[in-house]
Amino acid sequence: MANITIKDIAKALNFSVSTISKALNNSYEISAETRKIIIDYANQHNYRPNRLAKSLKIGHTNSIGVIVNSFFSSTFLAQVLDGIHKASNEVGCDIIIMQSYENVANEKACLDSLISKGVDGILLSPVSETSNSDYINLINEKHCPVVLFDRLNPEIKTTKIGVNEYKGALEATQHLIDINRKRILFITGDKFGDNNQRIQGFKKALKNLDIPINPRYMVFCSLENTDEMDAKISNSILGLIEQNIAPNAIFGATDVITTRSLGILAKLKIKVPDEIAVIGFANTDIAFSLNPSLSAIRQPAKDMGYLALKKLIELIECASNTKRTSLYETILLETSINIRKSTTL
Amino acid sequence: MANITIKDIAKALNFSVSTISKALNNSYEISAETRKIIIDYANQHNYRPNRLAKSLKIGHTNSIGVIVNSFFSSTFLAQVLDGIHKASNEVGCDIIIMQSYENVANEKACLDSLISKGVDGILLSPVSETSNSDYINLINEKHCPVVLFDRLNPEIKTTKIGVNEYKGALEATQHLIDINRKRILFITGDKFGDNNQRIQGFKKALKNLDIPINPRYMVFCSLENTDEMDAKISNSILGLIEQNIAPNAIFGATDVITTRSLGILAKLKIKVPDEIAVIGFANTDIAFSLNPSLSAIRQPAKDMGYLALKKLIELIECASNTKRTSLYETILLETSINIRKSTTL
DNA sequence: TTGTAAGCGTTATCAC
DNA sequence: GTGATAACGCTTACAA
Repeated sequence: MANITIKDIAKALNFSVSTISKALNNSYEISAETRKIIIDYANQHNYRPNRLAKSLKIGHTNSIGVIVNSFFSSTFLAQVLDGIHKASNEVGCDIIIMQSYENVANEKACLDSLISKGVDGILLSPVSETSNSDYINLINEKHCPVVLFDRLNPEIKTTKIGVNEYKGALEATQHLIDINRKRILFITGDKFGDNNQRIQGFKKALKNLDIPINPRYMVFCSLENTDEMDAKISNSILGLIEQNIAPNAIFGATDVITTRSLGILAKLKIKVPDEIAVIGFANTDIAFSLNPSLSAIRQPAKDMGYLALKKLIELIECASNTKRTSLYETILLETSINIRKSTTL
Repeated sequence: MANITIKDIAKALNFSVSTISKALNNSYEISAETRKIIIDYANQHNYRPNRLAKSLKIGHTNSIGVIVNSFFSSTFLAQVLDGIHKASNEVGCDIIIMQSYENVANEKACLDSLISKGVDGILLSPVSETSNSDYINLINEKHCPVVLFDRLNPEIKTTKIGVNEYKGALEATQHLIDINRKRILFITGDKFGDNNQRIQGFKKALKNLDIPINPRYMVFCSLENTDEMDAKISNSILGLIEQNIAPNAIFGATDVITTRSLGILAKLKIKVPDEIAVIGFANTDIAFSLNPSLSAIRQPAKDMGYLALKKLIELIECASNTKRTSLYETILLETSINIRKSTTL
């Protein structure tokens, strides 16, 4: 079960432990000849340095921790992780992914676990926009840099990489108005705060044109349970139709909401886009495969992950704490809008 | 930057290091009184045990490594990872996920990296069905248990958890024949071997009813590049139509193939299922949202991940190597078939 | 009930 | 150019 160690090599080759260590680390102190002997032996016997021991000694692990809600929940997060992974390959560090499952206590446990493992830095998409703020600030100051991504807790003083959701939502809504669809059903999650930027962007677009905001056109549905979500969406639409104020467009605030809305409309035999146009935030490649193909606001998920890790590395490499705080910045990446058939009249 | 250590607590509280250690581990040797003092102090000062040091000492890490192709590629893998995660929560171990990106050298690097980190066991979905076989056998014998999932390399002697793809494909094909669709276009990846169980199952269903296997109805397309994939699928269909041997059904061998086929048919204005029925392997929840909703063979992805980890833990906990080999088993989980509108006439 | 000391596999300082 | 040795933070006999 045991791996071969430096000590084993030393014994076998009749060198001292320190000679082996230096040779394996290509130290200039060791002659080319003995270095070769040692390295050959190591390769032949599948020597793999024990990183626990190494990290314990040198004081860092060359690994960074990533905490997300749950990466099984959406292709969006998968793309963010892809970007993180790409950056980690470039800088040559490992990543350890943990999931908070939208739970504040879990989030704290993840943080502790990562610190116990000695990560050099942490990439965090917080559970909520105010969770564990003090604790995270403490960690960032005393232990290792923490960089926030996607969800940007304003109480945390550090570098944050997010998306300009406000502008994305505004543009999408504007697009619907442009094609003369003004009775827009806005569907979002029931746990988003009211200052959510997607809601704000939506409202702003209406306000710009003095279109009144009708609360009956705002629906807040469960994000965890798709059955509940479907029921809520379906009932909202049917209810409005009954009252003779049927919407002629739907704006979905998330990936799942948007794609499922399309499925529900098909089931209800409501024609898209003829009767109801559909647009929404969606990072899935499947937007293309849907029928009709789905117009969508795409978030630069991969870029976000990539940038977040790069910025974290900068903070890690910046030795002095005082200088570090001057590096803190908040970056909002721009979304892009893809017009497809679901909003093409 | 530094965490508080046992030594710090010892100094502050005027106890010895070992007393602190024992108290923190709830040893019966320590009086309730001093234990309380120590634990309170530790909590107040956010003491977090250094797991590097602990693991180095005790010889195991309570963590297991997982190597997959690339979990961004499909919801299938995300579901497998979800199952692994669920099981890891139950047994109380951490998981470290690595990606081989379908590359044999990468796979070896992942294995080495995991062993360097001292994982207690490895869960592996091999790059190909013959990659690194000797090396993996060596690791499994000398270092830590390796359990295979999804892709089952026959050359590796260990526990393997897979899916009965053969039966799944057979049933799906049978279903198409049952609805009287016998000109079935089988679309699969160009890198699957010929003894791939999905192909075999498909062929067997035809054979059972003496339906000849027409090679023009077998298309092998790129899985990496969706543009190439789309072109290949599109051209195949159009070519057959031109020759007046248009298929009246499509069987897609993967998630992506199946959903994209639906998109392509919509684009070509070919009616589904009226002109061409569609079924395929697909683990995406979006099957429901598609229009028409997609009939699919679903693999028990989450169960597979869950079971794989549980079996790995069994192997880890089985101390003696000789007894361990007697635990090796190969489990093939059954698929389920969901008939939806894309094959409902 | 508490303390001493050795050792896990490295690296790094210093001596030879 | 090579070798002793201490130290990283922890656990664990064994001693007191």
